[in-house]
Amino acid sequence: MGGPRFEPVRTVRAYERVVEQVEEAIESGALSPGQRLPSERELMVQFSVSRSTVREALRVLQARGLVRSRPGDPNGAEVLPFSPAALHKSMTTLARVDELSLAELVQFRMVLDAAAILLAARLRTEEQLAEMGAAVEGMRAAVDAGEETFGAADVAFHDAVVRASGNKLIEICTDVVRSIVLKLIAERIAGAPDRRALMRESIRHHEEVIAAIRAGDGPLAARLSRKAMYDYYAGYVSEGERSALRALLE
Amino acid sequence: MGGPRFEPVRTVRAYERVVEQVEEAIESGALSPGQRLPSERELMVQFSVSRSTVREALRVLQARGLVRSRPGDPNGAEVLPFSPAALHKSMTTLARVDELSLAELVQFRMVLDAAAILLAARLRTEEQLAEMGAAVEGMRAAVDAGEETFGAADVAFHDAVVRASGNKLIEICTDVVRSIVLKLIAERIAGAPDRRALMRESIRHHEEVIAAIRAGDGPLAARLSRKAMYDYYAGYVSEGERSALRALLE
DNA sequence: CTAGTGCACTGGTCGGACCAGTAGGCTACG
DNA sequence: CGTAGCCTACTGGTCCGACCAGTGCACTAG
Repeated sequence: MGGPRFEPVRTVRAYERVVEQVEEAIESGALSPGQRLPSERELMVQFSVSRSTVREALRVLQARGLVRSRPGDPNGAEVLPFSPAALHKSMTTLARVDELSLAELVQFRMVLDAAAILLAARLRTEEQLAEMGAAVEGMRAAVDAGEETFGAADVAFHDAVVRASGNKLIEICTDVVRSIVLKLIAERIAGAPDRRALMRESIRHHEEVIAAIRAGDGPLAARLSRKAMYDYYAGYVSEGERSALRALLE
Repeated sequence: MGGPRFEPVRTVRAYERVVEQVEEAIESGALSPGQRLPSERELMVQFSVSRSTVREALRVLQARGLVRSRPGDPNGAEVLPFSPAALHKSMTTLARVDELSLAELVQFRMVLDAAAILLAARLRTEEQLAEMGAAVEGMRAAVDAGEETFGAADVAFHDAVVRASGNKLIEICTDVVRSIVLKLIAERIAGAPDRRALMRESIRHHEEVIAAIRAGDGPLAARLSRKAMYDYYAGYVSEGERSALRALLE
């Protein structure tokens, strides 16, 4: 006892070392978005590994959304600006594997949206307020234009809100979760009866939210938004799950 | 016009097809965690592709956290139970690339934690309440045991809360964001002066939160928790960012 | 019955080869 | 002289065959 404490040697694969180095270069800013990596054949020289190893590393980096390669491109792989695509992918997997229920996703949206609105009520500029108003105007014009157009206008509104919140993480997560929710209920919406009444009510809710944001009453705006989202999605979840959603309505 | 509308042909790589098929099998439940994929040599026969292609596909699946392979294993790659590791990775990248500031992360934690507490106040069982109490007891015992032990007890408390909230997405995101925040401020904490006073105050805050949860007063518990987190982290962010955090304190 | 040894697999890595693309320079035509 | 079109030198995508260091299991020798 008291001797040297040996640590288990973890064998690290060659392609992982390559991934680490490139990742480090990107995250440290030595490689910025738009720049090109050397060609695969050049990389295999620099790293002293075979092309297979280089390619496996590139596949990993690509799966993480850091680079993109295109056949025939005289330059090497392109370093991408960050995109929440990877985040989106893993969260989608989560939902697909049935680890997540629709109710949990909607609940999460209620939380994020309410938070964004609370922040937006404090931090919004006049321009952002105008954007929100324009989006609601778009919703009004889209009532008869079909589900898809209406949905796009609705997304525009919530986008304006989260941007006004000033929190990019909320923005990204909202975006990811929203698209998953929309995908999950897309077929149910398609088969639903005339939803124009629901749309008009949704517009009214949005207007109330804007008014509260304009007035700077964040808590009220957040409460209204939670209620609006609950009303909009309650029909898609079971009664047991609905009660969990209602827990957010205080 | 009016003729057939052709879509741009997107060339799909062989390894992507392999990824898709395996992914589909996992997400549909045809392959469940713990099961093994065929060996790479067997896969190249089944998919009619070369081993390089199979391996690139496996690298992608591995990067997404769906499978793991080990050299020498007589069986093929192992299908993994879902883990937020991939989610964690992409969110960490986000933070590293400096897309996210510490303040945004803390703000996000405030939002998630408050939401979890709001839900927990409604849905918690007596056992979960006891867990929270035990965790705070652990914090009290750890005041003199150093930052690390205290932090672990603190994590245990918040874990108990998010579990009681019944929302796995909140649970996962809390876990991911918390570890990133802790990592970001680890060095600053290490260099800080005696933090025992801060710890004792934190304990008092936690006790108040538990009391509010026990009383079923979700809004109060959430408000207390936001305040507690603000007090705990305010010292690590600039004044401008602090004001954004305060926007959540209503 | 057990301890030890092979063997038949596994994944990790390497090297070379070919193909289909792309971009940019070069040539030949107007 | 300008431009349309070809040519070439690359790129990434895929395939093949080979070798190595591990691992688990059956078989064997004690």
